[in-house]
Amino acid sequence: MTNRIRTERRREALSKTRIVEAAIELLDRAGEDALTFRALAAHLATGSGAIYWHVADKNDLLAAAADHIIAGVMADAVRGSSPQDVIRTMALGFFDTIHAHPWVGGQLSRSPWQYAVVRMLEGVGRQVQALGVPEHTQFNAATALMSFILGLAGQYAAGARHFPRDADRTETRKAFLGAVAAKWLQLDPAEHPFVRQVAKVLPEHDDREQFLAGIDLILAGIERIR
Amino acid sequence: MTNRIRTERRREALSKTRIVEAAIELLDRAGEDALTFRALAAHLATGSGAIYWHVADKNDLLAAAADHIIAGVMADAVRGSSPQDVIRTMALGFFDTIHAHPWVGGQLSRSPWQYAVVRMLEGVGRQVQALGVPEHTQFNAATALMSFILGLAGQYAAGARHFPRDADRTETRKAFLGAVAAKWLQLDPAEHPFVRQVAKVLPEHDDREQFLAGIDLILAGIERIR
DNA sequence: GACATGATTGGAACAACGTTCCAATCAATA
DNA sequence: TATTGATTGGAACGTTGTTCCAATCATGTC
Repeated sequence: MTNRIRTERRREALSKTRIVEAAIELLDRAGEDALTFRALAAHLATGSGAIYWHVADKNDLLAAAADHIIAGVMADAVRGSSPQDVIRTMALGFFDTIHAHPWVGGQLSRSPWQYAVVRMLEGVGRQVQALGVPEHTQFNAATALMSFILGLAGQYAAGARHFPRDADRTETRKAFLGAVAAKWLQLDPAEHPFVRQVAKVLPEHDDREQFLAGIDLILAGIERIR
Repeated sequence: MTNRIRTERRREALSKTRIVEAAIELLDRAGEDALTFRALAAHLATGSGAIYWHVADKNDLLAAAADHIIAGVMADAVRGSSPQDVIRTMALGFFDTIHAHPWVGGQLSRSPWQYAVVRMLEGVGRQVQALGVPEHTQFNAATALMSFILGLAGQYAAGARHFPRDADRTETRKAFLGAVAAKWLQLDPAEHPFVRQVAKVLPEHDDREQFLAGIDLILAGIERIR
Protein backbone atom coordinates (compact mmCIF):
# COMPACT_ATOMS: atom_id res chain seq x y z
CA MET A 1 0.00 0.00 0.00
CA THR A 2 1.61 3.20 -1.19
CA ASN A 3 0.53 5.79 1.31
CA ARG A 4 1.01 9.20 -0.27
CA ILE A 5 0.36 10.98 2.97
CA ARG A 6 3.73 11.90 4.34
CA THR A 7 4.23 10.48 7.79
CA GLU A 8 5.91 12.84 10.19
CA ARG A 9 9.61 12.33 10.44
CA ARG A 10 10.46 13.61 13.90
CA ARG A 11 7.92 15.92 15.49
CA GLU A 12 6.53 17.65 12.47
CA ALA A 13 8.19 17.45 9.09
CA LEU A 14 9.75 20.68 7.87
CA SER A 15 7.76 22.30 5.10
CA LYS A 16 7.66 25.64 3.36
CA THR A 17 4.39 26.42 5.10
CA ARG A 18 5.81 25.72 8.54
CA ILE A 19 8.93 27.73 7.75
CA VAL A 20 6.90 30.69 6.48
CA GLU A 21 4.70 30.64 9.57
CA ALA A 22 7.72 30.61 11.84
CA ALA A 23 9.24 33.48 9.86
CA ILE A 24 6.06 35.52 10.23
CA GLU A 25 6.03 34.93 13.96
CA LEU A 26 9.63 36.08 14.21
CA LEU A 27 9.00 39.15 12.06
CA ASP A 28 5.89 40.13 13.99
CA ARG A 29 7.49 39.67 17.36
CA ALA A 30 10.86 41.35 16.84
CA GLY A 31 10.78 43.20 13.54
CA GLU A 32 12.41 43.10 10.16
CA ASP A 33 15.98 42.66 11.36
CA ALA A 34 15.10 39.72 13.57
CA LEU A 35 14.55 37.37 10.65
CA THR A 36 17.87 35.61 10.16
CA PHE A 37 18.41 32.06 9.03
CA ARG A 38 20.15 31.35 12.31
CA ALA A 39 17.28 32.63 14.44
CA LEU A 40 14.78 30.86 12.23
CA ALA A 41 16.71 27.60 12.41
CA ALA A 42 16.91 27.87 16.19
CA HIS A 43 13.18 28.59 16.38
CA LEU A 44 12.45 25.50 14.28
CA ALA A 45 15.09 23.38 16.04
CA THR A 46 16.94 22.65 12.81
CA GLY A 47 19.80 23.98 10.71
CA SER A 48 19.95 26.62 8.04
CA GLY A 49 20.76 24.01 5.40
CA ALA A 50 17.46 22.28 6.01
CA ILE A 51 15.61 25.54 5.50
CA TYR A 52 17.39 26.12 2.22
CA TRP A 53 16.08 22.84 0.93
CA HIS A 54 12.54 24.26 1.06
CA VAL A 55 13.24 27.90 0.23
CA ALA A 56 15.34 29.41 -2.56
CA ASP A 57 16.77 32.35 -0.62
CA LYS A 58 15.82 35.04 1.85
CA ASN A 59 13.86 37.06 -0.68
CA ASP A 60 11.83 33.99 -1.60
CA LEU A 61 11.06 33.50 2.08
CA LEU A 62 10.06 37.12 2.63
CA ALA A 63 7.93 37.11 -0.52
CA ALA A 64 6.12 33.98 0.65
CA ALA A 65 5.59 35.51 4.09
CA ALA A 66 4.24 38.76 2.65
CA ASP A 67 2.01 36.87 0.24
CA HIS A 68 0.62 34.80 3.09
CA ILE A 69 -0.40 37.97 4.90
CA ILE A 70 -1.79 39.73 1.83
CA ALA A 71 -3.73 36.65 0.79
CA GLY A 72 -5.43 36.83 4.16
CA VAL A 73 -6.58 40.41 3.60
CA MET A 74 -7.79 39.74 0.08
CA ALA A 75 -9.79 36.75 1.26
CA ASP A 76 -11.98 38.98 3.40
CA ALA A 77 -14.89 39.63 1.09
CA VAL A 78 -15.20 43.37 0.60
CA ARG A 79 -18.69 44.76 0.56
CA GLY A 80 -19.65 48.23 -0.55
CA SER A 81 -22.48 50.04 -2.24
CA SER A 82 -20.19 51.57 -4.88
CA PRO A 83 -16.80 50.73 -6.39
CA GLN A 84 -15.44 53.74 -4.51
CA ASP A 85 -16.65 52.25 -1.24
CA VAL A 86 -15.10 48.91 -2.07
CA ILE A 87 -11.76 50.54 -2.89
CA ARG A 88 -11.88 52.53 0.33
CA THR A 89 -12.67 49.47 2.41
CA MET A 90 -10.05 47.39 0.65
CA ALA A 91 -7.44 50.11 1.10
CA LEU A 92 -8.25 50.37 4.79
CA GLY A 93 -7.76 46.61 4.99
CA PHE A 94 -4.31 47.06 3.50
CA PHE A 95 -3.59 49.84 5.94
CA ASP A 96 -4.62 47.89 9.00
CA THR A 97 -2.63 44.87 7.89
CA ILE A 98 0.51 46.83 7.16
CA HIS A 99 0.14 48.71 10.41
CA ALA A 100 -0.06 45.41 12.24
CA HIS A 101 2.84 43.89 10.25
CA PRO A 102 5.09 46.79 9.24
CA TRP A 103 7.67 44.42 7.71
CA VAL A 104 5.08 43.60 5.03
CA GLY A 105 5.18 47.24 3.97
CA GLY A 106 8.93 47.11 3.64
CA GLN A 107 8.85 43.91 1.65
CA LEU A 108 6.12 45.11 -0.73
CA SER A 109 7.82 48.40 -1.54
CA ARG A 110 11.23 46.76 -1.78
CA SER A 111 10.16 44.24 -4.41
CA PRO A 112 6.97 45.38 -6.08
CA TRP A 113 6.97 42.60 -8.69
CA GLN A 114 6.20 39.85 -6.23
CA TYR A 115 2.89 38.04 -6.34
CA ALA A 116 1.46 39.76 -3.26
CA VAL A 117 1.53 43.08 -5.11
CA VAL A 118 -0.05 41.51 -8.19
CA ARG A 119 -2.86 40.28 -5.93
CA MET A 120 -3.42 43.80 -4.65
CA LEU A 121 -3.28 45.30 -8.14
CA GLU A 122 -5.91 42.85 -9.32
CA GLY A 123 -8.23 43.78 -6.46
CA VAL A 124 -7.80 47.50 -6.99
CA GLY A 125 -7.88 47.31 -10.77
CA ARG A 126 -11.13 45.42 -10.92
CA GLN A 127 -12.84 48.18 -8.98
CA VAL A 128 -11.29 50.80 -11.24
CA GLN A 129 -12.86 48.94 -14.14
CA ALA A 130 -16.20 48.92 -12.33
CA LEU A 131 -15.82 52.65 -11.89
CA GLY A 132 -16.27 53.03 -15.62
CA VAL A 133 -12.81 54.39 -16.36
CA PRO A 134 -11.96 54.10 -20.09
CA GLU A 135 -9.74 51.13 -20.72
CA HIS A 136 -6.60 52.98 -21.74
CA THR A 137 -6.52 54.93 -18.47
CA GLN A 138 -7.35 52.03 -16.19
CA PHE A 139 -3.68 51.14 -16.05
CA ASN A 140 -2.63 54.60 -14.91
CA ALA A 141 -5.47 54.89 -12.41
CA ALA A 142 -4.89 51.51 -10.80
CA THR A 143 -1.11 51.86 -10.61
CA ALA A 144 -1.46 55.35 -9.17
CA LEU A 145 -3.52 53.94 -6.33
CA MET A 146 -1.00 51.14 -5.88
CA SER A 147 2.00 53.47 -5.91
CA PHE A 148 0.40 55.62 -3.25
CA ILE A 149 -0.34 52.57 -1.12
CA LEU A 150 3.15 51.15 -1.56
CA GLY A 151 4.67 54.53 -0.80
CA LEU A 152 2.91 54.82 2.51
CA ALA A 153 3.57 51.14 3.20
CA GLY A 154 7.28 51.81 2.93
CA GLN A 155 6.98 54.76 5.27
CA TYR A 156 5.28 52.73 7.98
CA ALA A 157 7.96 50.09 7.67
CA ALA A 158 10.62 52.79 8.01
CA GLY A 159 8.87 54.13 11.08
CA ALA A 160 8.71 50.72 12.68
CA ARG A 161 12.43 50.26 12.05
CA HIS A 162 13.06 53.03 14.58
CA PHE A 163 11.35 51.18 17.40
CA PRO A 164 11.21 47.40 17.01
CA ARG A 165 9.62 47.16 20.46
CA ASP A 166 5.91 46.57 20.39
CA ALA A 167 5.32 47.49 24.03
CA ASP A 168 4.02 51.06 23.98
CA ARG A 169 3.88 51.37 20.21
CA THR A 170 1.60 54.38 20.22
CA GLU A 171 3.57 56.13 22.95
CA THR A 172 7.01 55.82 21.33
CA ARG A 173 5.51 56.80 18.01
CA LYS A 174 4.23 60.03 19.48
CA ALA A 175 7.61 60.73 21.05
CA PHE A 176 9.34 60.04 17.74
CA LEU A 177 7.02 62.30 15.75
CA GLY A 178 7.41 64.94 18.43
CA ALA A 179 11.18 64.82 18.01
CA VAL A 180 10.84 65.10 14.22
CA ALA A 181 8.48 68.04 14.57
CA ALA A 182 10.85 69.75 16.99
CA LYS A 183 13.70 69.39 14.51
CA TRP A 184 11.53 70.79 11.70
CA LEU A 185 10.56 73.76 13.82
CA GLN A 186 14.22 74.66 14.19
CA LEU A 187 14.62 75.02 10.43
CA ASP A 188 14.99 78.45 8.85
CA PRO A 189 11.47 79.96 8.63
CA ALA A 190 12.35 81.68 5.37
CA GLU A 191 13.47 78.46 3.73
CA HIS A 192 10.89 76.08 5.16
CA PRO A 193 7.60 77.83 5.83
CA PHE A 194 5.42 74.90 4.83
CA VAL A 195 7.31 72.20 6.71
CA ARG A 196 7.31 74.36 9.82
CA GLN A 197 3.58 74.83 9.56
CA VAL A 198 3.05 71.12 9.07
CA ALA A 199 5.26 70.33 12.06
CA LYS A 200 2.56 71.71 14.35
CA VAL A 201 0.02 69.06 13.37
CA LEU A 202 2.49 66.23 12.75
CA PRO A 203 2.66 64.69 16.25
CA GLU A 204 -1.12 64.60 16.64
CA HIS A 205 -2.07 63.44 13.18
CA ASP A 206 -3.85 60.14 12.55
CA ASP A 207 -2.10 57.83 10.10
CA ARG A 208 -5.31 56.08 9.15
CA GLU A 209 -7.12 59.31 8.37
CA GLN A 210 -4.14 60.58 6.36
CA PHE A 211 -4.10 57.36 4.38
CA LEU A 212 -7.81 57.47 3.62
CA ALA A 213 -7.56 61.13 2.65
CA GLY A 214 -4.94 60.20 0.07
CA ILE A 215 -7.12 57.45 -1.34
CA ASP A 216 -10.08 59.79 -1.54
CA LEU A 217 -7.99 62.39 -3.31
CA ILE A 218 -7.02 59.92 -6.01
CA LEU A 219 -10.58 58.62 -6.26
CA ALA A 220 -11.84 62.16 -6.73
CA GLY A 221 -9.26 62.64 -9.44
CA ILE A 222 -10.33 59.42 -11.16
CA GLU A 223 -13.96 60.49 -11.07
CA ARG A 224 -13.01 63.72 -12.79
CA ILE A 225 -11.21 61.89 -15.60
CA ARG A 226 -13.90 59.27 -15.98
CA MET B 1 49.51 83.86 11.40
CA THR B 2 46.72 81.42 12.10
CA ASN B 3 45.63 80.24 8.72
CA ARG B 4 42.19 78.70 9.08
CA ILE B 5 42.28 77.35 5.58
CA ARG B 6 43.19 73.73 5.94
CA THR B 7 46.29 72.93 3.93
CA GLU B 8 46.08 69.68 2.07
CA ARG B 9 47.64 66.79 3.89
CA ARG B 10 48.60 64.42 1.13
CA ARG B 11 46.94 64.96 -2.23
CA GLU B 12 43.59 66.20 -1.10
CA ALA B 13 42.46 66.01 2.49
CA LEU B 14 39.62 63.62 3.14
CA SER B 15 36.36 65.38 3.79
CA LYS B 16 32.70 64.47 3.98
CA THR B 17 32.10 66.23 0.67
CA ARG B 18 34.80 64.27 -1.10
CA ILE B 19 33.58 61.03 0.43
CA VAL B 20 29.98 61.72 -0.60
CA GLU B 21 31.03 62.54 -4.15
CA ALA B 22 33.01 59.34 -4.41
CA ALA B 23 30.05 57.40 -3.04
CA ILE B 24 27.75 58.94 -5.63
CA GLU B 25 30.13 58.02 -8.41
CA LEU B 26 30.25 54.44 -7.18
CA LEU B 27 26.47 54.23 -6.83
CA ASP B 28 25.84 55.70 -10.27
CA ARG B 29 28.37 53.49 -11.97
CA ALA B 30 27.58 50.13 -10.43
CA GLY B 31 24.37 50.40 -8.47
CA GLU B 32 23.15 50.20 -4.92
CA ASP B 33 25.05 47.09 -3.92
CA ALA B 34 28.37 48.46 -5.13
CA LEU B 35 28.65 50.95 -2.29
CA THR B 36 30.70 49.19 0.38
CA PHE B 37 33.17 50.78 2.74
CA ARG B 38 35.92 48.64 1.26
CA ALA B 39 35.20 49.68 -2.32
CA LEU B 40 34.84 53.28 -1.22
CA ALA B 41 38.11 53.16 0.72
CA ALA B 42 39.88 51.67 -2.27
CA HIS B 43 38.42 54.33 -4.54
CA LEU B 44 39.66 57.04 -2.19
CA ALA B 45 42.98 55.30 -1.54
CA THR B 46 42.41 55.17 2.20
CA GLY B 47 40.99 52.85 4.88
CA SER B 48 37.50 52.39 6.17
CA GLY B 49 38.48 53.78 9.55
CA ALA B 50 39.36 57.11 7.98
CA ILE B 51 35.93 57.29 6.36
CA TYR B 52 34.23 56.60 9.65
CA TRP B 53 35.91 59.65 11.14
CA HIS B 54 33.90 61.84 8.73
CA VAL B 55 30.70 59.84 8.52
CA ALA B 56 28.57 58.32 11.27
CA ASP B 57 27.54 55.14 9.47
CA LYS B 58 26.34 53.88 6.11
CA ASN B 59 22.90 55.39 6.44
CA ASP B 60 24.42 58.77 7.19
CA LEU B 61 26.51 58.43 4.05
CA LEU B 62 23.56 57.39 1.88
CA ALA B 63 21.40 60.18 3.30
CA ALA B 64 24.09 62.73 2.52
CA ALA B 65 24.46 61.34 -0.99
CA ALA B 66 20.72 61.42 -1.63
CA ASP B 67 20.46 64.92 -0.22
CA HIS B 68 23.26 66.09 -2.49
CA ILE B 69 21.32 64.86 -5.51
CA ILE B 70 17.95 66.18 -4.36
CA ALA B 71 19.43 69.56 -3.47
CA GLY B 72 20.56 69.76 -7.09
CA VAL B 73 17.04 69.24 -8.42
CA MET B 74 15.48 71.69 -6.00
CA ALA B 75 18.02 74.33 -6.96
CA ASP B 76 16.71 74.42 -10.52
CA ALA B 77 14.24 77.25 -10.40
CA VAL B 78 10.85 75.93 -11.43
CA ARG B 79 8.77 78.17 -13.63
CA GLY B 80 5.13 77.70 -14.40
CA SER B 81 2.03 79.70 -15.08
CA SER B 82 0.03 77.99 -12.34
CA PRO B 83 0.83 76.10 -9.15
CA GLN B 84 -0.33 72.96 -10.95
CA ASP B 85 2.26 73.58 -13.65
CA VAL B 86 4.97 74.12 -11.08
CA ILE B 87 4.09 70.90 -9.29
CA ARG B 88 4.06 69.01 -12.58
CA THR B 89 7.43 70.40 -13.60
CA MET B 90 8.92 69.78 -10.17
CA ALA B 91 7.60 66.23 -10.12
CA LEU B 92 9.05 65.54 -13.55
CA GLY B 93 12.35 66.85 -12.20
CA PHE B 94 12.13 64.29 -9.42
CA PHE B 95 11.26 61.59 -11.91
CA ASP B 96 14.17 62.34 -14.23
CA THR B 97 16.60 62.47 -11.32
CA ILE B 98 15.44 59.22 -9.80
CA HIS B 99 15.44 57.59 -13.19
CA ALA B 100 19.05 58.69 -13.66
CA HIS B 101 20.03 57.67 -10.10
CA PRO B 102 17.73 54.81 -9.10
CA TRP B 103 19.56 54.29 -5.81
CA VAL B 104 18.20 57.68 -4.71
CA GLY B 105 14.70 56.27 -5.04
CA GLY B 106 15.60 53.35 -2.82
CA GLN B 107 17.18 55.56 -0.21
CA LEU B 108 14.27 58.03 -0.12
CA SER B 109 11.61 55.36 0.28
CA ARG B 110 13.72 53.41 2.76
CA SER B 111 14.18 56.33 5.16
CA PRO B 112 11.56 58.97 4.48
CA TRP B 113 12.51 61.13 7.48
CA GLN B 114 15.82 62.24 6.06
CA TYR B 115 16.39 65.82 5.06
CA ALA B 116 16.17 65.18 1.31
CA VAL B 117 12.53 64.19 1.71
CA VAL B 118 11.84 67.23 3.87
CA ARG B 119 13.26 69.37 1.07
CA MET B 120 10.88 67.77 -1.40
CA LEU B 121 7.90 68.10 0.94
CA GLU B 122 8.63 71.79 1.36
CA GLY B 123 8.72 72.32 -2.39
CA VAL B 124 5.51 70.42 -3.01
CA GLY B 125 3.73 71.83 0.04
CA ARG B 126 4.37 75.43 -0.89
CA GLN B 127 2.62 74.90 -4.22
CA VAL B 128 -0.26 73.17 -2.50
CA GLN B 129 -0.61 76.29 -0.39
CA ALA B 130 -0.53 78.43 -3.51
CA LEU B 131 -3.28 76.24 -4.91
CA GLY B 132 -5.61 77.67 -2.28
CA VAL B 133 -6.21 74.44 -0.41
CA PRO B 134 -7.63 75.12 3.07
CA GLU B 135 -4.94 74.88 5.70
CA HIS B 136 -6.18 71.78 7.50
CA THR B 137 -6.11 69.72 4.30
CA GLN B 138 -2.77 71.00 3.02
CA PHE B 139 -1.00 68.34 5.07
CA ASN B 140 -2.99 65.48 3.56
CA ALA B 141 -2.70 66.84 0.03
CA ALA B 142 1.04 67.41 0.16
CA THR B 143 1.84 64.09 1.83
CA ALA B 144 -0.39 62.27 -0.65
CA LEU B 145 1.68 63.68 -3.50
CA MET B 146 4.86 62.77 -1.65
CA SER B 147 3.71 59.24 -0.87
CA PHE B 148 2.88 58.65 -4.50
CA ILE B 149 6.28 59.99 -5.56
CA LEU B 150 8.14 57.93 -2.96
CA GLY B 151 6.14 54.85 -3.91
CA LEU B 152 7.14 55.06 -7.54
CA ALA B 153 10.68 56.01 -6.52
CA GLY B 154 10.95 52.75 -4.63
CA GLN B 155 9.66 50.85 -7.64
CA TYR B 156 12.25 52.30 -9.99
CA ALA B 157 14.96 51.42 -7.50
CA ALA B 158 13.62 47.89 -7.32
CA GLY B 159 13.63 47.67 -11.10
CA ALA B 160 17.20 48.88 -11.32
CA ARG B 161 18.22 46.24 -8.78
CA HIS B 162 17.40 43.59 -11.40
CA PHE B 163 19.89 44.93 -13.93
CA PRO B 164 22.77 46.93 -12.44
CA ARG B 165 24.32 47.18 -15.90
CA ASP B 166 23.80 50.52 -17.55
CA ALA B 167 24.75 49.42 -21.07
CA ASP B 168 21.44 48.82 -22.83
CA ARG B 169 19.24 50.00 -20.01
CA THR B 170 16.17 50.47 -22.17
CA GLU B 171 16.62 47.12 -23.90
CA THR B 172 16.96 45.00 -20.75
CA ARG B 173 14.07 46.88 -19.20
CA LYS B 174 11.83 45.94 -22.09
CA ALA B 175 12.92 42.32 -21.84
CA PHE B 176 12.26 42.32 -18.11
CA LEU B 177 8.79 43.83 -18.46
CA GLY B 178 8.09 41.39 -21.25
CA ALA B 179 8.94 38.50 -18.96
CA VAL B 180 6.71 39.90 -16.21
CA ALA B 181 3.85 40.35 -18.66
CA ALA B 182 4.28 36.80 -19.94
CA LYS B 183 4.06 35.48 -16.40
CA TRP B 184 0.93 37.53 -15.74
CA LEU B 185 -0.68 36.23 -18.91
CA GLN B 186 -0.27 32.69 -17.60
CA LEU B 187 -2.38 33.44 -14.54
CA ASP B 188 -5.89 32.07 -14.23
CA PRO B 189 -8.16 34.32 -16.36
CA ALA B 190 -11.00 33.87 -13.91
CA GLU B 191 -8.91 35.00 -10.95
CA HIS B 192 -6.89 37.75 -12.61
CA PRO B 193 -8.85 39.40 -15.40
CA PHE B 194 -7.52 42.88 -14.74
CA VAL B 195 -3.86 41.98 -14.38
CA ARG B 196 -4.04 39.96 -17.57
CA GLN B 197 -5.53 42.88 -19.43
CA VAL B 198 -2.87 45.20 -18.07
CA ALA B 199 -0.13 42.77 -19.05
CA LYS B 200 -0.79 43.59 -22.69
CA VAL B 201 0.21 47.23 -22.35
CA LEU B 202 2.85 46.72 -19.66
CA PRO B 203 5.94 46.14 -21.85
CA GLU B 204 5.26 49.15 -24.05
CA HIS B 205 4.20 51.63 -21.39
CA ASP B 206 6.13 54.82 -20.74
CA ASP B 207 7.23 55.28 -17.12
CA ARG B 208 7.35 59.03 -17.42
CA GLU B 209 3.83 59.29 -18.79
CA GLN B 210 2.54 56.91 -16.12
CA PHE B 211 4.20 59.02 -13.45
CA LEU B 212 2.74 62.27 -14.77
CA ALA B 213 -0.70 60.68 -15.08
CA GLY B 214 -0.58 59.83 -11.39
CA ILE B 215 0.42 63.37 -10.45
CA ASP B 216 -2.39 64.76 -12.60
CA LEU B 217 -4.88 62.42 -10.98
CA ILE B 218 -3.97 63.66 -7.51
CA LEU B 219 -3.95 67.28 -8.70
CA ALA B 220 -7.42 66.82 -10.13
CA GLY B 221 -8.53 65.38 -6.81
CA ILE B 222 -7.03 68.32 -4.94
CA GLU B 223 -8.80 70.78 -7.21
CA ARG B 224 -12.07 69.07 -6.42
CA ILE B 225 -11.53 69.37 -2.67
CA ARG B 226 -10.26 72.92 -2.85
C1' DG C 1 63.79 74.69 16.07
C1' DA C 2 62.49 70.76 19.11
C1' DC C 3 58.29 69.31 21.49
C1' DA C 4 53.77 68.31 22.96
C1' DT C 5 48.99 67.83 21.62
C1' DG C 6 45.02 66.77 19.35
C1' DA C 7 43.18 65.90 14.77
C1' DT C 8 43.34 62.54 11.24
C1' DT C 9 44.67 58.38 8.89
C1' DG C 10 44.99 53.38 7.39
C1' DG C 11 44.35 48.79 8.01
C1' DA C 12 43.76 44.83 11.04
C1' DA C 13 40.26 42.61 13.71
C1' DC C 14 35.41 41.42 15.11
C1' DA C 15 30.77 39.91 14.92
C1' DA C 16 26.93 38.89 12.10
C1' DC C 17 24.89 37.78 8.00
C1' DG C 18 23.33 34.96 3.62
C1' DT C 19 24.71 31.13 1.39
C1' DT C 20 27.06 26.68 0.13
C1' DC C 21 28.62 22.25 1.10
C1' DC C 22 28.52 17.68 2.72
C1' DA C 23 28.30 13.76 5.71
C1' DA C 24 24.62 11.66 8.19
C1' DT C 25 19.93 10.14 8.52
C1' DC C 26 15.35 8.78 7.30
C1' DA C 27 11.27 6.56 4.39
C1' DA C 28 10.05 4.05 0.73
C1' DT C 29 11.01 0.66 -2.91
C1' DA C 30 13.18 -3.47 -4.93
C1' DT D 1 17.69 -6.66 3.79
C1' DA D 2 19.92 -3.65 0.68
C1' DT D 3 19.53 0.35 -2.08
C1' DT D 4 18.07 4.64 -3.48
C1' DG D 5 16.75 9.31 -3.27
C1' DA D 6 14.70 12.74 -0.35
C1' DT D 7 15.70 15.37 3.66
C1' DT D 8 18.27 17.02 7.57
C1' DG D 9 21.68 19.61 10.62
C1' DG D 10 25.61 22.05 11.27
C1' DA D 11 30.25 23.36 9.90
C1' DA D 12 32.54 26.38 6.79
C1' DC D 13 33.07 30.31 3.32
C1' DG D 14 33.08 34.86 1.75
C1' DT D 15 31.29 39.46 2.42
C1' DT D 16 29.46 43.06 4.93
C1' DG D 17 29.22 47.17 8.49
C1' DT D 18 31.56 48.59 12.30
C1' DT D 19 35.18 49.11 15.97
C1' DC D 20 39.75 49.58 17.55
C1' DC D 21 44.30 51.22 17.76
C1' DA D 22 48.96 52.28 16.59
C1' DA D 23 51.03 55.44 13.42
C1' DT D 24 51.20 59.88 11.24
C1' DC D 25 50.49 64.67 10.40
C1' DA D 26 49.67 69.89 11.39
C1' DT D 27 49.90 73.23 14.59
C1' DG D 28 50.61 76.21 18.64
C1' DT D 29 54.03 76.56 22.66
C1' DC D 30 58.37 76.84 24.95
